Amino acid sequence: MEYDKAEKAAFILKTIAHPVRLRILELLDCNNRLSVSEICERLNCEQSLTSHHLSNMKLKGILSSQREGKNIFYSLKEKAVMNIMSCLEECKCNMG
Amino acid sequence: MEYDKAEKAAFILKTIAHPVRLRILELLDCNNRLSVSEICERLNCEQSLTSHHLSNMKLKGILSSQREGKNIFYSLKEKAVMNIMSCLEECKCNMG
DNA sequence: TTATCATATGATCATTTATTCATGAATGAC
DNA sequence: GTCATTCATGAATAAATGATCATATGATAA
Repeated sequence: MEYDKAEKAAFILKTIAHPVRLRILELLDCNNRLSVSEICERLNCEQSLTSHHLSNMKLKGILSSQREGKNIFYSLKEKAVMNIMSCLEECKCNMG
Repeated sequence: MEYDKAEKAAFILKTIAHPVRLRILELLDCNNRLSVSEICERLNCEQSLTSHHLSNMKLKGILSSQREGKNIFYSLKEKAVMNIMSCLEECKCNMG
């Protein structure tokens, strides 16, 4: 594997490698789209922190958002990341 | 998903989310076992840095090592992480 | 217009991670 | 024993990331 390729792969992994972000991804995978406040409530996560995570993932191309009145709805743009999440099930038990 | 579960998943992702570490994993997946200096050469990566990455992944349960004379051979302990790497192929193209 | 709700943004600080460097420890050759 | 090789380790530093806070923006309602 060339370094460039490895960098891109690492970039994707780093983008999702955070408990809050993983939970956001799972929520959006199940719910198609959710407003920021809905996500905050469900994760019991502060508005500002949630927003930072959301815009981070949007910036990196995983999420998309669309305004509707006062709300902004986020949804999963790059659905392929969910494959990674299902792979995690397997190794989780054998580590740490 | 509960926070604990998300934390474990994120832990695994963070452990491998680095270009050098991903390349080490791929090497060990193909080669069964390699000495530190072999890994250094193939990746063109400094001994100390390589060693830090190796012991990091060993500590976290992904790799195992065994001494043989002057050499220490590392190998992939948690093979399930390779599933994650193959998932990356898919989403890489659609991002960034 | 003013107030309010929903969300974004930027600054700051704390923590974590990555890299480099110098050195230490184990092994084997001589 | 000394020396060279192979690898690990710890300190120091730099850079990236995470969390919190205060404030700004944008939309709607009153």
